[in-house]
Amino acid sequence: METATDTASARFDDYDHVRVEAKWRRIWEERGDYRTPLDDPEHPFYNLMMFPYPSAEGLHVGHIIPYAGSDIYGRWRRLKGDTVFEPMGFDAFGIHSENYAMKIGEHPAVVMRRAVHNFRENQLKRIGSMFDWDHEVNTAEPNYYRWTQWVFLQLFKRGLAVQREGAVNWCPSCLTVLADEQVEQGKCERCHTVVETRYLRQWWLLITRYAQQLLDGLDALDWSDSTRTMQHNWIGRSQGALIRFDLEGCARDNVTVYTTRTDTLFGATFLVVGADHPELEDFVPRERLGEVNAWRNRLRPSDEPDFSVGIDAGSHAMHPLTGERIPVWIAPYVLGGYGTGVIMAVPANDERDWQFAKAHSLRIVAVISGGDVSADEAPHTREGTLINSDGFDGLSSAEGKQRIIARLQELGRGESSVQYKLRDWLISRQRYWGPPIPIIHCPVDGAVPVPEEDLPVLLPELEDFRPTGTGVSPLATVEDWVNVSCPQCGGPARRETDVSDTFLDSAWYFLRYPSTDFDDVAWDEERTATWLPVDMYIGGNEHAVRHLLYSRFLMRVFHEMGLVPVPEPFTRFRAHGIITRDGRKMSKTYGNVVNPDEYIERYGADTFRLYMMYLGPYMSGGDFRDAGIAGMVRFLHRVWRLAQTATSRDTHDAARERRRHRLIKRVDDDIAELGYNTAIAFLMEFARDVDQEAQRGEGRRVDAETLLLLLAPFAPFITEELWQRMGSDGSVHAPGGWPQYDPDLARVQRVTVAITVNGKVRDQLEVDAGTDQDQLRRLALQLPRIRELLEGREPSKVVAVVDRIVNIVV
RNA sequence: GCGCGGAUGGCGGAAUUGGUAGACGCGCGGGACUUAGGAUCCCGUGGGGCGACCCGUCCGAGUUCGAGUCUCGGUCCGCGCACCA
Repeated sequence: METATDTASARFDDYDHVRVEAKWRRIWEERGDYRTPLDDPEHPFYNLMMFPYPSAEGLHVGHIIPYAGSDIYGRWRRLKGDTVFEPMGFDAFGIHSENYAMKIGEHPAVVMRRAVHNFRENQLKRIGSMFDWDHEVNTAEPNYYRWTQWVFLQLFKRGLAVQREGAVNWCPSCLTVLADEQVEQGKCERCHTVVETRYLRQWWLLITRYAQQLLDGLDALDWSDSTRTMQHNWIGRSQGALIRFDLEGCARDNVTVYTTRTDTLFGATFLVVGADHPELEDFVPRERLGEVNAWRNRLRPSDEPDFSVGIDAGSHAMHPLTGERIPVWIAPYVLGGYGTGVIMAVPANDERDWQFAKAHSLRIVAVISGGDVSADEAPHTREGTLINSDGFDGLSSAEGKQRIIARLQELGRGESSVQYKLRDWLISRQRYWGPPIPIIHCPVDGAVPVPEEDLPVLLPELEDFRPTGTGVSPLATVEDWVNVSCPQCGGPARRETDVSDTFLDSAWYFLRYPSTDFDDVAWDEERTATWLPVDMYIGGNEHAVRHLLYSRFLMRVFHEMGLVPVPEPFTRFRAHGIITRDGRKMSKTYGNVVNPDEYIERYGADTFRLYMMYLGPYMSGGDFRDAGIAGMVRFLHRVWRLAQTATSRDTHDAARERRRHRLIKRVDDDIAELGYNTAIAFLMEFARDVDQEAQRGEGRRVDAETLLLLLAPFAPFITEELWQRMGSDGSVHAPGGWPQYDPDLARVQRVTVAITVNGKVRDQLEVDAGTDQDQLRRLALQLPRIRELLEGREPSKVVAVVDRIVNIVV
């Protein structure tokens, strides 16, 4: 008797992934299978995956898994009949690349080109994704950043890009300013150095003007909840009141504070000005200026709040309702940049104010019943009933807020107000490796935009591109680049020497992909109308608030300008899970990076893709291990064998047709929800059955074909090869080739109903699906096993659920 | 501290959203074929008990005919935010 293997090897060669994958890579490229016809597609589908930053190390498994998952979705849409555009590119500018280039002593452009080549040729082209390389973008190439500069100019012309002085985050290690979003717990996200506050003149994009729109727009988006929540929190809308206090003993007459707890106004026993307040000196009596400034200069940057740090400003404020005279303090625990930069401190009801008051022996007055401020306990921060609030005692917090605001309004001393945590986007970077901000500073005309026809402002070749640390970009040293004539008056002028933040590059790249073949516009109107918004965007939640929020902001601006057809760029967004190794994020510093190249070489892209998708739910991520890859090898060997041995022409076997239709439905439903692991489980189950039938000589060709089509998005190479070997028409990936299922056939026909007595399973009953409750009850009570258990007792209740269960209660 | 997830066999994970817990795979055990096999194929596999059965989804209560799924309280883990007044 022959073994299956013998049989197989007698009839066809063994599965050789190297040959199969090389063959189809070549054919697809020659035929241009994945070159997207961008003009006039019938059902365009823009399938986008976040593009990588090309590092020297190459893509690791933590990158590849999300990419494979995105491609599976795209391939499925294509099989369903859409014209799928799946582009890829490189986010090649930025501090990270520059730091690496410095480390190895090469020019960032050289390092970048080498990395991009490696990414594209050795990695991305091997994983079996259907990227359309005719539309690659590279943000560090002049033909791209020219348009990044153009985008900046559009914002500038609308007054949304402004240069202004302000307190900024300065990283003393990276020697540049950082956006708020690049600071984590007071530290630089890149090098973990504690950031300092500096006062510099910088370029900002006024995203805060769109705070409400960006918040409201979230509701209509089909995005992962986690991502939406993060954006919601980051925008951080709060409802409160602005209250004016008159001042005494300093240069200012009055100050406005922002609070969400207007109900606690009567508990305000002092004011606190943020230590980084831009007009701090106006709060200080002249005779105390020296002392306060000395104190302020001694402040050290800190990543943790210290509520005891503060100084008495020496001036006083008048309580707007009681007229009481209360002291003004200065402390770093109050943020100069949020609200008005000054708060009314209510120590009895706020944790921070409480600690500060305790540290400086300031007065504490309880204004919400419940707490005990005389004892040395914690503050009473919850809402409740007002006390010690002349004329408002007994009101609830909610009512108190309204009534107190109303009173303040009558007195012209306050009004309700909305504030956002979101701040303007600081885009200046005092570094080399980025697009120069296209502005010329003229002593006569001020900041003048570079004329659009003069773009790009090329990044000059520079031997020494190291950051200077002086708050000025190294570009400032290139005299013949910096010195230009003013586009308006022709007089001598100087170029802006800061470059823009990498996140500006990536905030519009999805608009460029469909239009890479246009040299005269950033994006072509018609192409954009056809392809935008992006239908499906997949990426990591690490970009939930930066990249995704910036992109939404720019899109809204472009929409207002009539440059794009819709205000939101990404209709559907799904955050993939994070792949860890030994429980930690894959990173060079942990030394736990898994290189996909060797796996692809050893097992092939098909096996690897399948295995990665089978690790766990795509959207939750998981821990990478290769312990089970053998199972996937076996599965594909089985597919290889059955596709070439299942030759029965039968298409009518009722049971097997139902099984086939059910499979199509399950896989189809699962892919739609990115449930790849369960889809693969069904395919395995089906393959096992068909393989066993094939070994008995009963395998059906129609089953094999269905299996190949359903498997095609996951394992594009082997399915294409087998499709050809079976002599089926065209490509297994041909648009529209996805099999249809008949919902009636996909429905299960016979079901097993569990019979339980008092909730414990005692027997089973196989019946036609849809058998009604009465029938189920009757059948269940007749079962010998059940009658025996009942011993003649009358059930007090019999619950029957169609197709599921009968529960007999005694 | 606040917000959002999560906890299921030896392991990764399923479970039609309140209806037979453990699909599928790894591992393990047994068998077939073989000179041999860490190759391939088949069967078995939550724990306990000879058995009818009993116990099992982080812990503790509750709702329900019925709870992995819902409610309340707690423990642990992951992610995000973190002086935002």
